[in-house]
Amino acid sequence: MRKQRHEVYRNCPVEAALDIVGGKWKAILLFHILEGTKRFNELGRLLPGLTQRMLTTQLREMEADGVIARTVYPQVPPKVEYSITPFGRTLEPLLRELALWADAHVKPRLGEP
Amino acid sequence: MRKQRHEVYRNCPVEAALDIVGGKWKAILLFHILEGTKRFNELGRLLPGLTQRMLTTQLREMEADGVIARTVYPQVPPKVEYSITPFGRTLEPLLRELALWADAHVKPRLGEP
DNA sequence: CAGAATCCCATCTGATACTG
DNA sequence: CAGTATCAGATGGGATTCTG
Repeated sequence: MRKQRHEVYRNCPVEAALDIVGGKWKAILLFHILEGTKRFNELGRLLPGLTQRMLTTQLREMEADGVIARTVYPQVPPKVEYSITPFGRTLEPLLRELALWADAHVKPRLGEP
Repeated sequence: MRKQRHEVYRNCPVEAALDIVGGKWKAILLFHILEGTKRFNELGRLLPGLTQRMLTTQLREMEADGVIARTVYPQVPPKVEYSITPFGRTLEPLLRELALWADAHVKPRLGEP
């Protein structure tokens, strides 16, 4: 689903949107970050089953897409915070629609992790 | 992104939603089918660059997900029509939100194919 | 017309181990 | 704490050829 950053735009805009939200963990990560700034391991704890490697790459891609911001506090031990950007905020209606649909039509099995 | 039909539900519902809409061509195919029943090659003509193989697999998956219906007319030459199901219709608000966001925020490059 | 069958490679993801 | 590095397996998507 992810391509070289500009192949994305060569196709239709809808595809670019899915590219931003469609990653394996991106939507769920965004839900959490939309609620408030989160630290790296905090996100990790929220998503059991998500490896550090995946967490890193998904966050990095979203940062590159400009939907989240990464703030490093130069201290020991290190502290890094991830927050939503104004651009990321524009995804809120879409994400809400996504959650609405999911809750209404997929629910049968489990609640949100 | 696609897994064994029940691994999907083991995770969160949002993931299942993305699984239905997130395929490379699914969203765009759904937009077209939502507008009205379409034949196989008709869809193919609407999406230049989409191979028959991809068209087939994406349609089959969406059929399995219950969002579209496949109707075969037993005649020569064959005629197969794809239409939206009531369940598929429930995706309309989400798809609309998707298109809205995409048009508003990705537009810079190209119009919809 | 509407596909099925193969082949094949580029990613994506996951598991594991190591580090400033 | 917040990553990086490496490796291996699974998946996705495309090209091509064949057919009822």
